[in-house]
Amino acid sequence: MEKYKQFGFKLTPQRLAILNYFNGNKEHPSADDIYRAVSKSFPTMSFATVYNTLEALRNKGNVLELTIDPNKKRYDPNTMPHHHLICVKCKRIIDIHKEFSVSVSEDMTQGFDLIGNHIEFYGVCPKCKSIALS
Amino acid sequence: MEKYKQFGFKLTPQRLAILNYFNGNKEHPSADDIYRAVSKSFPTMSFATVYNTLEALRNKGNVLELTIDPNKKRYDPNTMPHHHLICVKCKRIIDIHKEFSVSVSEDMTQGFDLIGNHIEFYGVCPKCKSIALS
DNA sequence: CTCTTGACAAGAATAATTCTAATGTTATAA
DNA sequence: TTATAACATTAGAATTATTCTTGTCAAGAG
Repeated sequence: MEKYKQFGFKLTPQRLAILNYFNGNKEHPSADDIYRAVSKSFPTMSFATVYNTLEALRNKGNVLELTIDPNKKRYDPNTMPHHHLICVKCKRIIDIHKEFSVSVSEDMTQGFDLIGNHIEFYGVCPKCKSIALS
Repeated sequence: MEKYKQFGFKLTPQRLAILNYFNGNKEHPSADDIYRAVSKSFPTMSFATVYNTLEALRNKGNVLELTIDPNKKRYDPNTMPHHHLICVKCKRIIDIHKEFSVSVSEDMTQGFDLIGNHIEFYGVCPKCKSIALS
């Protein structure tokens, strides 16, 4: 049976391992993080598979690509609308689950159709604060 | 006279050209955009100079590095606090000058010290809307 | 004039990501 | 059961943005 037709997504062991790694993950991992984690159980895992899977998941709307980190893309398996708080030192990202009303008047949007928004909060995490002291 | 000591920044012709290109620029250009534009008047311009100048300006707080575009960094010479509206199709970025009150409660910040925030609005620009119709 | 400092240019090096081509897997149709 | 079609996987090459290295240059200080 084409059991994956429901998803349009074949559930291979590699993909399951990636999904499993994502499940409940709040770390906003990079492709490299995912590659390294999943390589433990699948030593032949390749980056192509990681990126292919990420793109498939992204098309299905099951993962978000974050452009928060200047060096690399991060991925967020939590697709509920939420915002992020980023440590400017270690780049750790935590979720902010709260609705903000940030309406913009027509004359500011210059004819754009608005789709959504995302707030990035910047700060220093407890760990980096304590390092700064020493 | 070390006329640049005021800035800690030597005003060379190349840098002036970059600053000139930035002046009043609302396009949020990439390093490549800058390189191409300034190359017209300085054919020997190198990327090293572009990136060095950008880093110097960034350290002086005269330019912001935007991590909005997944493919490359964009630079914003407008350092007044403001937000951005991004066309999800062509990646054009326009400024949103408005203050929003987006306060977050202590229990959401997990011990982070908050520094600031930045809102990204997503939408479709008029040009891309009209292309979509055809 | 000479020395020091910082800037410039060219290209090499790096890092993240995407692409390519060959091979492997699986589910169904014959 | 076997062949086939469709899709996944892999390794590595290619690409792209950025950073680094090295040698050269120019301006100002002494």
